[in-house]
Amino acid sequence: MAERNARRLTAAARRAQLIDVGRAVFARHGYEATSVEEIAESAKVSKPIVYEHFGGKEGLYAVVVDREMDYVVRRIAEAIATGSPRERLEQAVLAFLGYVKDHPDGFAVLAHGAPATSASGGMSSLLNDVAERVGDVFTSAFKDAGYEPKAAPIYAYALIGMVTSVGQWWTETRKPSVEEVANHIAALAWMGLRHLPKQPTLTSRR
Amino acid sequence: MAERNARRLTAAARRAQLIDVGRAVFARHGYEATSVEEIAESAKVSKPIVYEHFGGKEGLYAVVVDREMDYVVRRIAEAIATGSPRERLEQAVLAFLGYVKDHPDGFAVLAHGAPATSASGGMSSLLNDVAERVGDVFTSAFKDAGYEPKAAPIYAYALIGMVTSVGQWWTETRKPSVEEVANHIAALAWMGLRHLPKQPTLTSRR
DNA sequence: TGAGTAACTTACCCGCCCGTAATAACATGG
DNA sequence: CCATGTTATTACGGGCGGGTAAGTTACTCA
Repeated sequence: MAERNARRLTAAARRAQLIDVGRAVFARHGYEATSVEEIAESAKVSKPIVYEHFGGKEGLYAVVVDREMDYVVRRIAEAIATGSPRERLEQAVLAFLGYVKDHPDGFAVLAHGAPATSASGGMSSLLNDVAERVGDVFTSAFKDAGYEPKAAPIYAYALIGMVTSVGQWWTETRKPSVEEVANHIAALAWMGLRHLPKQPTLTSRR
Repeated sequence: MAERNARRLTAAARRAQLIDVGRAVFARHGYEATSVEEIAESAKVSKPIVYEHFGGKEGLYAVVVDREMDYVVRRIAEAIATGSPRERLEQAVLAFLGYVKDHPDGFAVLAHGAPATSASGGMSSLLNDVAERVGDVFTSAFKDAGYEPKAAPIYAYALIGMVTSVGQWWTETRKPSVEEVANHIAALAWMGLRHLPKQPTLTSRR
């Protein structure tokens, strides 16, 4: 086992590299418009390697999506673990926008949606899975507060839609810092347009 | 000019039919995964006709998108023509959700986004164009109200994201009426989670 | 009725892209 | 230095889908 030549990686290393490269390419062109050749070429490798590791385009895509979903859900779950409802909201928004900033490719993949999986419409964006989990949180919170639990999904999807849409816009401009953007979104969601502060700030420590 | 046989339409009629059919197919599979053959077959016509009328897949898609954009923007513009800020917000949400209900295929096309036009990322969803127009409205309103106009796009994208995301969810469940959903969204956007009413209603007449 | 035109079809080319079979380069242990 | 397993490549089959050329059917009007 001499010094590792640039070419010829171990199976695990190559696999990891392909996931990274695949995520980047999928992020640029979307699932359909991405060819396995482009991924292979982008990884300085020939096609069959991709097939050996993932069985095909769909396999690689599934792994990329799965990992990204796991990551973003964990990141948000940590953010809303403690604090008052308002603080949790703020931290959730901040966590999501932080994810958008730190992992733009992953966010693009999740936001662009799936390979139109066979039967029926099915929702486009993968973030709906996230939305459903958020919906569960809202449902129980609504019950405790005496609200109609049937309306919980509406608010869950509304919140997810807010951060997703703004996140996509932010990846293009990158102008105000994510913290500043998070301030505005959290203010909108918590106070509403009616009581919008001129200079919103988070209430949470940190 | 006898009674029109089912086959053999006039150029204008065929063109109109192809736009309808194309919108439906694009809505189901997205741009990339849609083949011209499928559109032609779905319209009981052979491929070259599509090419004669629109020059190709992209041409038809462009026409479909353009018409849909025009329609939805006009519909929203009418809704926010008059009233207090709050009433305008409520009517805008209601108008958008009404569009989602009445034109699910058009909404799906707009929500799913574009053919990943060549160079650069570019935003996926076509609704960003709508968002920009909304942003203009917000910018001037913000100036008048003494708010930071730089933050206007944030709120514009947040609002668009809300209704888009909820709209997508609604097309799947179709459970609460659009009016009811609009009540909730408008309440969230105007009052915020802080002062959420138990049973939200619109303030507007009608 | 027959020329002329508008609507439409069949048949094809070509390139791309998924997926695979056969094979080669490299490493490592005996 | 050869045996064995692992990593990678070249080369190809097959199919689909965009786009076009040439020919065909129906409809109109003098």
